Amino acid sequence: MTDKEAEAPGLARLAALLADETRAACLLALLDGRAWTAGELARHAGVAASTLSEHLGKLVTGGLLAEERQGRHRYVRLADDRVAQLVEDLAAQVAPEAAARRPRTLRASSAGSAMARGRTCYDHLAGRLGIAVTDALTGLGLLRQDTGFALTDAGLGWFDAAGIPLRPTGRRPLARACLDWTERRPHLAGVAGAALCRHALDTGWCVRIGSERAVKVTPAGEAALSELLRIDPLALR
Amino acid sequence: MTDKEAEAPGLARLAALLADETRAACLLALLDGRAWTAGELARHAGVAASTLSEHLGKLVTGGLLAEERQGRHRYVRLADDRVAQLVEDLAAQVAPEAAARRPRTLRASSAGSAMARGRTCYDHLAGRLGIAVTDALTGLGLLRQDTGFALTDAGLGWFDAAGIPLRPTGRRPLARACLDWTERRPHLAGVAGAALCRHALDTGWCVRIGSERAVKVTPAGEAALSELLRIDPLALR
DNA sequence: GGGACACTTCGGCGCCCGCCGAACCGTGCG
DNA sequence: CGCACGGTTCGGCGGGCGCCGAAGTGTCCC
Repeated sequence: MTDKEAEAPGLARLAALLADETRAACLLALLDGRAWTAGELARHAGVAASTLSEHLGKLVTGGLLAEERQGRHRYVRLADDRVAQLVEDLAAQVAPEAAARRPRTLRASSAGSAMARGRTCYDHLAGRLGIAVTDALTGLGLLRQDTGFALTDAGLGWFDAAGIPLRPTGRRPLARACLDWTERRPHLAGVAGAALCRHALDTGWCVRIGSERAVKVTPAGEAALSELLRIDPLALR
Repeated sequence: MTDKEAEAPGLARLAALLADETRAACLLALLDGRAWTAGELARHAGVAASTLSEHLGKLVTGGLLAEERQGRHRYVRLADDRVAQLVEDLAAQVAPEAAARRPRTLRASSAGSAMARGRTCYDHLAGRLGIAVTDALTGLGLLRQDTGFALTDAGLGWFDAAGIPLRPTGRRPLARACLDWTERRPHLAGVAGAALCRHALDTGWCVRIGSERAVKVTPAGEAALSELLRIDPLALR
């Protein structure tokens, strides 16, 4: 009771940080897991540099962003994966109504469909690619979704055999479900999701398209995913 | 990209609903999973009835609350478990700073410590009781946390043997980790967490203290938890 | 029917906050 | 050295929103 009372102001203050459209646009952009400069974000959000500077100040002091100053640039990124998860969760909560509002005819727009095919979500794979990988892991008995969301012992072996080390960190879970907000289905996040995504980018299974979050599977990636996870290459196109 | 752009206003609007201290207090109060009347919430939050009426209107049209009108009363409750999860997540995110701000000497205050011992979190057990149950399930190999968060086959058998049916619903996960914001550790939520909590209250393993979220383990509950999960009764006091 | 009660609507007040442009500061480059 | 450029600070403007009290609506109970 006393605890609960004390939580309300904090919760409101945290939510207030997210309750501005400009700041929300920044956080969503930063979901790509990379560091952006203040100027890039200002152009992205369509506001004056001075305005965005104030927003960044609030987000940083609020603990949502971490900053790194290099020369005359100010780079910001999401403070940690907890913040990323929070933004993802909120975005997923909003998705149903957003999807209903979205005109059907635009579903095939090129930029949108590239994002729908495959993208990164902070530091793991999302979109149809992310779903396909998650489904494949589940189908092969490497990941269990029927009783929660966790790798199996066979799953641990698969990561080991594939040469993808899973280093457990402080309290980030090894496997976690992240609700994809175009596919409306859970996909693999957590330490394993991040390691798999990093491996996929490092070994050239997929490459980033431009400077956006969208990713494309390479021929080498199709072969690897087909061999290791029995994923039909056609399902990714 | 186009999707992301469209998400920002929605995310901001959702966050704005949570960004008011009065509304936050209401949502936290409603985490007990029960329906409150408008008047109760107004007194709880310390604002005029007219003010709270407007807040309820926003929360209902925003989809966070469901309402039920009975006679001259307006009952509201959280719309669904997704909303409850969202509020829990936000509260957990805020907890670290709130805990740091909290004076040490008050830790043993009676109301607070009753809440810390055991409480319900929307529809599952939390507090030290929730942690103890989760730890016991894990220690007995019924719940796996090392590779994610999921029941094991033995765990499914345990629920069955204990006479606690697990009815899988639409897309709510069977087991989910909910981060406790007094204990700072994950405890069992999801379908299994809710079923266990309901069973505990139905069979008298624990009872609610007053009209708050705090719960107390009964002697019968101590015996049952000791027998079924090898929980030391002393750990719950 | 009348009165108490729960809730809602409305008008008005005051505050907060996001926005911009202009001035300012520091870095990097020619 | 000096200019260009990224970022910050400040003043001022405008809109939005939470709050209240008073008046209104509907329900229950005597």
